[in-house]
Amino acid sequence: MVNNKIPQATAKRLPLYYRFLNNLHIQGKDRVSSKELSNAMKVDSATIRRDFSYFGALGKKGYGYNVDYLLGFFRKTLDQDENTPVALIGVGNLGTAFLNYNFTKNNNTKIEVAFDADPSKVGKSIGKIEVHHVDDLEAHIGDIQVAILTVPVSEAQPMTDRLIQSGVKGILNFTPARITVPNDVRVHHIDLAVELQSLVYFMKHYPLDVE
Amino acid sequence: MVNNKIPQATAKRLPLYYRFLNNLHIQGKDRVSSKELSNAMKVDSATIRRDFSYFGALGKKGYGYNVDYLLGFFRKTLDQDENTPVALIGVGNLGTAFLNYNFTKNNNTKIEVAFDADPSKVGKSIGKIEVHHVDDLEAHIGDIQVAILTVPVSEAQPMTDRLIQSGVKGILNFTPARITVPNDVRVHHIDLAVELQSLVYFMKHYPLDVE
DNA sequence: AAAAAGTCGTGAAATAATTCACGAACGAGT
DNA sequence: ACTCGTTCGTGAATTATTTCACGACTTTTT
Ligand SMILES: NC(=O)c1ccc[n+]([C@@H]2O[C@H](COP(=O)([O-])OP(=O)(O)OC[C@H]3O[C@@H](n4cnc5c(N)ncnc54)[C@H](O)[C@@H]3O)[C@@H](O)[C@H]2O)c1
Ligand SMILES: NC(=O)c1ccc[n+]([C@@H]2O[C@H](COP(=O)([O-])OP(=O)(O)OC[C@H]3O[C@@H](n4cnc5c(N)ncnc54)[C@H](O)[C@@H]3O)[C@@H](O)[C@H]2O)c1
Repeated sequence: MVNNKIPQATAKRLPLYYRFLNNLHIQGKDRVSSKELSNAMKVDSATIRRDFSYFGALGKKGYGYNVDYLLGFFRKTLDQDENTPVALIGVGNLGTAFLNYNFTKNNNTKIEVAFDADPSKVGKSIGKIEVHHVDDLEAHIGDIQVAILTVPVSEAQPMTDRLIQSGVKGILNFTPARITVPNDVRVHHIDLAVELQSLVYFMKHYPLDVE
Repeated sequence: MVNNKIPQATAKRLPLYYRFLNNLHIQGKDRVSSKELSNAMKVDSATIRRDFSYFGALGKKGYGYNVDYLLGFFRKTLDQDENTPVALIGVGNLGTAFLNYNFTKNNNTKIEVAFDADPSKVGKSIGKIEVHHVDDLEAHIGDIQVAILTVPVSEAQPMTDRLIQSGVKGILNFTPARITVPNDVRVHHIDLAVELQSLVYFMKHYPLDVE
């Protein structure tokens, strides 16, 4: 279960590899080289080979990788067979978009339940997911361990504390707040305003640069 | 203009620093230490000092940093005085959320124009931004250089090519497609499905880990 | 006025990640 | 069966980033 041999940079690329291999599989391709993968995913081919090599020798020299074998391997590694339920907190602009989309393509994660504080949203269903009042969080969250946080920034820390109280161990945080959590809880921040500004900064200050 | 002395990792944190300093300024705080910044932004204090030091000696030993001075400095560095117009392509779930939000808080970026291929969306205004038909892209995009791409994955590459034809130099790409661009165009991928899966992977395989 | 406490800026060390480059192995063609 | 071209896996080099740790200087306290 503990797998600290895999560099974090590699771990972040695994879902990308998985999705791309799945697409190749659907297209009926049975063989692929690190060079082809590199062109398609914009990751250096040596990096791809190095990443794969942490899991052992998955390819054949002079041939490349067998798509089905590799896909099966990553399916197990990423636990794609067991589903991971997710809770969404804050059914506003972003939350609604996520509910409608719901990450179901090539994916083992699914939003199972949503919460909002606004009575006019409670009781509705969006993308087949029912919206509960956030006061009933504890009653409906069950043992879900993953939460997507799309509440106003002022609610971010209080809601985080409550989620952790309910047993949540991972939060995908879209608010600009840098939330504080115990160190057995993992938070990934996706700060869209920062991403946009940072793109602009790079455009102005790193002309002709490579990605 | 060219500023290749600044490490990329540092550059990515600059907008975060700017926003946080702006909040301190609004709160009327006039002094801050790297330690306080570290607690609030969850970035190691030595990293913060190192980041700042690329721009010169901005602080005072034994005192910390003057909030207004630092803020003014970052405002210039991040060109916060000049506005950067942005085009949004694809007014679906995500695109609508972005239009409603529109990045206007503490921010010099603003979506000025939106495009969609669906006639039922064209002509409407969302968050005060008018939606044009994508066929009229060239007529309405003007000299906007930054685009947010929220179209279906199959449209990602064709739309990218067309945007570049129109002079776009930076794309914030929310589609799962790894788009191909000339090397004077910068692309930042935000792959939400990958982010969610990667969070789950880290939760399962790196227990008790630090962020 | 002197001592104590605080904090920056940074050289150097440590850690992390990427990239080069090549030997070994394999497949395909003749 | 042999040769040629391909592609992996990886040691070593390189590059990037973070972190330690301390001297220098400022502010605060007594
Ligand atoms: N929409 C964007 O494009 C965008 C971009 C960058 C950052 N963000 C950030 O993402 C977050 C959500 O943005 P949004 O545009 O969806 O906001 P929004 O205001 O549209 O949605 C927030 C929702 O949370 C609900 N809510 C409020 N308090 C709550 C609570 N205690 N518990 C549960 N629900 C609660 C509100 O009723 C509302 O439905 C914000 O923090 C925002 O800063 C959004
Ligand atoms: N919504 C999410 O939560 C989510 C999560 C992960 C990834 N994504 C990705 O983001 C992208 C957008 O997602 P969405 O949920 O907003 O999709 P969507 O289908 O709701 O929106 C896509 C919009 O693009 C428009 N469109 C189609 N072709 C176009 C063209 N050529 N030019 C301009 N507009 C065009 C459609 O009319 C539609 O309004 C997709 O690629 C999706 O895979 C979305």
